[in-house]
Amino acid sequence: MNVRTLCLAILSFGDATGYEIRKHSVEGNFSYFVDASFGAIYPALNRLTEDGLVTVRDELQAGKPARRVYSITPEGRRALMDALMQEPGLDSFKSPFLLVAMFASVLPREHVTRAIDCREAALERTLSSLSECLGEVKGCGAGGSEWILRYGIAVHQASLDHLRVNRAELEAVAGSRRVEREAAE
Amino acid sequence: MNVRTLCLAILSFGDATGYEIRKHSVEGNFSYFVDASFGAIYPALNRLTEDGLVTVRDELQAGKPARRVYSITPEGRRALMDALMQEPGLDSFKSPFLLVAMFASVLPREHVTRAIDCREAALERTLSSLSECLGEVKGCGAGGSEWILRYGIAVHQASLDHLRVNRAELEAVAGSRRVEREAAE
DNA sequence: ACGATATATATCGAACCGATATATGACGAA
DNA sequence: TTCGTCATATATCGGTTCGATATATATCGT
Repeated sequence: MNVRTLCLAILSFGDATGYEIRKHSVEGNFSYFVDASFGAIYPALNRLTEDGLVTVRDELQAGKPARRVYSITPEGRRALMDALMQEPGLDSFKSPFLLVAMFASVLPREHVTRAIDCREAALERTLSSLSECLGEVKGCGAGGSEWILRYGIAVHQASLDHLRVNRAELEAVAGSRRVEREAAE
Repeated sequence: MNVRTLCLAILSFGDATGYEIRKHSVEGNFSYFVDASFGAIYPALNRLTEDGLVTVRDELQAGKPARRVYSITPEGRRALMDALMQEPGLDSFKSPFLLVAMFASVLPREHVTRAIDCREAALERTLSSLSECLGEVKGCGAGGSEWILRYGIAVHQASLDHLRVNRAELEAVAGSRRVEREAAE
């Protein structure tokens, strides 16, 4: 999934600034399955503008920096549809927490516990945010958006449930190789 | 999570070639929560070698290309521990399938159905692979590895279950805006 | 002979990240 | 009053990573 397609997708719902596009990819309906940095969004928007898939207009606003508002063109809509008609590639998932969990036996127990706590909190925040988006989208005929939000809620809830039920086991593993290592040294 | 840390982590379990490191990140215990391309692994290994965190020896083998086998140094082990002692950052998750699902209403039903089928197949493959890894790891005292494999199985199973139970709804959404669009044109 | 697969190494240009910079304003704490 | 934080905004940089490609050797099937 490239950032050009993501920008087109977000703009297909309505005009937006680069900042707002980034915001959509961090909060809102898209947020749990996409991400893109400013460092990628602005160059992508520039390329899309050069290619005629997007137009941009400047808006001055008192008291704030000027806004550059991007709009998708009909050609941009066609390009988005083309991209969506490709066979979707594989999910990408990377988790620093799980790398830490894998090495729990050689890490201090407090560190592992803290990592688990952070993860629980992060999952709770995500679930809260997805539920909020679902509340706004429900009944608006936005079937696809509603479906992916329910999917996200189900998966993150399962993740949180498993973590809570099984955290004690991970904590029991934590530090279990410490004594051995110290004795060997 | 950067590729240097990932290489150190994989090498901490035993010496490996660049090819094998890539293989570990695509199959095996690590596979569902990490990924790295050859384009990233080889430069990372070179930097790790320059920095003294890893050593490399050449092995000739009849009938095959020569192997460059990398080993982690004691300094490399310390660097790995340091990295693991940092607070883990957020998960990264990107899903082209979910982008397609979000736009299901403007996509042909057959395309959406195919995308769902591919996703089911991919989830089944992942579950099968994780279960296999779990069978090999069980009882070996590799507590952290066992824990993350069980976590991965739980989450991917929940994902597959939800997909199977709710695919009909997504299929019902698919193409639902087609008639409207054609009428408007 | 060619393509696919496996074991291996390596690199390239394009894309992306994370950090940083800049601008304006509001608000709260020292 | 100043500073830090937060929010709305734009933009860019150097380093990292990706995806494609190339190379080498061997085996197998069409």
